This record gives sequence, structure tokens and C-alpha cells, in this order.
Amino acid sequence: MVGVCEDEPALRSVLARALRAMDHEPVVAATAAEALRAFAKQRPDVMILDIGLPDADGRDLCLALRATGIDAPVLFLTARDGLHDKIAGFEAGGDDYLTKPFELDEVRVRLDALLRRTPGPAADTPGGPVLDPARHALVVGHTEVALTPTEFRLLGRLMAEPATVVRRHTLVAAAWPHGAMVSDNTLDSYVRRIRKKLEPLDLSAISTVRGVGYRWR
Amino acid sequence: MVGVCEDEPALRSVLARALRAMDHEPVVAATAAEALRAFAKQRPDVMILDIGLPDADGRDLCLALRATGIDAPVLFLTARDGLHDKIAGFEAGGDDYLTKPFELDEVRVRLDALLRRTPGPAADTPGGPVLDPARHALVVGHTEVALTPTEFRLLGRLMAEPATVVRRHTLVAAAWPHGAMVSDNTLDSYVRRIRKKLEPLDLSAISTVRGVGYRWR
DNA sequence: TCCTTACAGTCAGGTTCTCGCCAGGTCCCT
DNA sequence: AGGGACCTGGCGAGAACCTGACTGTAAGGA
Repeated sequence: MVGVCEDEPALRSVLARALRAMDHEPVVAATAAEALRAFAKQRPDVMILDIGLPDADGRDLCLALRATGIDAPVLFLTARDGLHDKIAGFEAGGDDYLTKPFELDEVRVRLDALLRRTPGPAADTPGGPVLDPARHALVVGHTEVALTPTEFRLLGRLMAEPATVVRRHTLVAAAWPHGAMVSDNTLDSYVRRIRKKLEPLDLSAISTVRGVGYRWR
Repeated sequence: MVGVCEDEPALRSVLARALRAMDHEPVVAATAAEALRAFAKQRPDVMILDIGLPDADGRDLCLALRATGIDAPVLFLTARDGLHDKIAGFEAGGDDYLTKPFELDEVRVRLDALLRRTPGPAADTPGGPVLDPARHALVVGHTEVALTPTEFRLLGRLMAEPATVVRRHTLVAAAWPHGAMVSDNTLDSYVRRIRKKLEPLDLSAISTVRGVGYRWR
């Protein structure tokens, strides 16, 4: 998830489209106030902030975001290329700085570099099973269970809401491409495969709720 | 502790002096080989690498450092400001990129930004295979395996993140020039070549993750 | 100049594994 | 008892990947 705060509509939509093309989900805002509200809710992994916003200086926005506990890296975007402006950007807590006009490819690689450095999700479940996208596997302690892409998406959706029942059609929507023709039994089949893979770890992980869906733990 | 690898003596001493003025302890090297030796010993918190080194490309040096478990952020320094050069720097695992001539103040704030994000030092794995950028070879113990440039970049990118799956498109981006037309099979082909070269060392090194990419362990 | 060598990229054929589904069985609810 | 919902083992198609060989290109040497 990438937060974008840019007042110019044209550039905003260009960025949103480019981000989607890079497999990122953009969260866009046109003003600082809007960004504060949206980012507090959606919790982006990295943020692109324009410095010249109508209602505030982008650097002040950065400080405000940090004050509310949002610690994602910030890439500043601006038309001003003076050295003092750059320095001010970094001193306000920015992590990178790009002057307009810029190439989208450069935005891409710099974003990737920032994301590479952000630590993974904090270990909130000590010792418990964790779905690790970097390894495409479920990791429990020192053992790991390899998952195929479809299994990974399915289990990911299930684990996203522990202890709550996820409906069958919701699971299908999450694990298969939009509009895919998936027979009813296919979902059962995959749940079975995952269960079988997790069997040796004997965590009674996935329970069925008849007529509704499945539940993790 | 800041690692510096720059072949031009004048610039090297300017950087060293500037770093000391910023309360950083510089570890300087003039060649890639020297840097590998010095940084493995002194474990810098962040590194400044020139791209145009006499004995190797700075990006290959970055890959080699990462392959030996040195994970500190890298700031590339170079006279070349083309977009493709920048992108290649980031794809090789760089974290920031600055073109000469530059202001020392900008180096300062960018270094600070990188250090701000750096967690504590990671554990290293002594005795493992080491990439040698100067000779374009993989050295394990007393035997060494010669690699072609493309093989070197590919293996370097893989070894940079041990145990994690590196996606196919990421590998292509790291091993081939930006925008190169690479047939799907070409990557497979190169992985095979590397596997074959490493076979006599019998380290079951590269495993494939179907539908995702490859992984170094 | 011609030959040799090495690297890059591609091709075709074979192999392995994912995917989606089927057919039959089991369980649970009415 | 009956029927719907889910489980279970397995199977066929095709994608993904492996493998060995081949071609083009560029550099270096005789």
C-alpha cells in the first residue's frame, strides 16, 4: 500500500496509474488534511508527499504523520531543487527526495529501495505460525511448509482474519483471479491440500463451518 | 562507522575528513578488493561506493558485499547521471544514488536518512561461499568458480537475500540492462548454467519455487 | 586476414508439478 | 431415510521448468 499526497490532479492520476502498474495499491489524497485522515486509516507501507500542498507544507505533513505514529518511509516530490530545500526535507524526517520533472522509472526503483528496508510485520504472534511472503511458505518455528501460489493466497485470506469465519465466495474471490470459473468443489479441494500439508505440524488450524465457510483457528 | 570505497585520492580524503566532521568514523578503501576485506572486518553501518572503480564495477561490489552478509545500506556515487545507470544501481541493491558533483551537505543528510532506518547489525555467516567482484568468481574455501558477467549479477542478486524467494522479474531486472528483451527461457538457462558450475562443490544452492522464482540457501 | 575462444540468447524436446475437476464416500441436519 | 454439504483420492491438461544443443557476435591472437 502506497500513500500519495499531491494536489495537482493530472500528476496525481499519473502516479496512481503507475503505482497500480507496479503492483502497488495507491491511497491518494489531494490535501494534507485528507492525507492525515486517509493514511491513519489505511496505514501505507511507504508514502509519496508533494512539498507544495495547498493547505500545508509537505514537510509539516510529514512531521504530523510521524506524530500520529505513522512511521512509513517518505519520498518527497517537489519542483524546488535548491540544496536548502532538500536538506529541510530530510531534516523533517524524509527518507528520499526527488525533484520535478522526474521519470516514473526512478520513482519505481526508489520506492522499491525504501520498501526493501522496511522491516516485515512485527512478530506479534511469538512462536505461532506466520505466513512469510518472502519465502512463500508458512513458517512455524524453524520448520517451514512450502505453498503453491494459489494455496498461499487462500491461506493468506484465511489467516488475515483469525477466529472469524470467512465465507466461501470471499475465499474464492481472494484466491482466484477476478471472474474465474471455479467449481464449488475446487475450494474444498484446496482446503484439503493445505490441511494435509499442515498435518505434520499438528495444529488443528482450519475448521469448517457448514453452510458458511472456513475459519483459521 | 561509514565504509567508503573511492579510487580518486582527493575525493577520498575529502569524504574521510567530512565524515569525521559529522562524527562518523570512516573506513576507507581504494579498490573493490580492499573494500571487501576491510568492510568484512569492520562492519560499517552504511557504505558509500563509487561506481567507477579500477578493479570492478561498484554495483558488482555491492552485490558481493551483500552476498557475504553485509547488509548495511549503500549510497552510490558516480559521475554518470543517466537514468539507466541510476536504475541499475538500485536494482543491484543500492539504497540511494548521488551524481558528481555533489554537495557534502547532501551526502550528510542522505547518510543520516539511511542510518535512521537501519536496525542493529545482523548475524553473519562465516566460512560460506564468497563472491569476488574483481575476478567475477565465486570463491568457496580454496576453490573458485569463474562466472560470466551475467551469471555474476544473477547469482549476486540471489545470494543477496538468502533463504528468501527472489521473483523472476526481480532477477531479470538485476541481471540484465533496463528494458532488455529477455525471453522467459533465458533466465532458466542461466540458472541452469550456474547450477552446473556449482555442482562439483555440492552445495545444494539454488532451489526453484514454481510460479514465483528462485531461492539461495 | 583468418582462426579461436567465450559469452549471450534462443530453440525444441522432455520432465515435473500445479491446477481444476470428477466420482464416490462420509457426515450432519431435517 | 433422504438430501445437501463437505471430504477424499486420484486423474488429465497444460503450464512451468529443465536440459542439451545451436547460432550470432565480439574480442583476441597467430
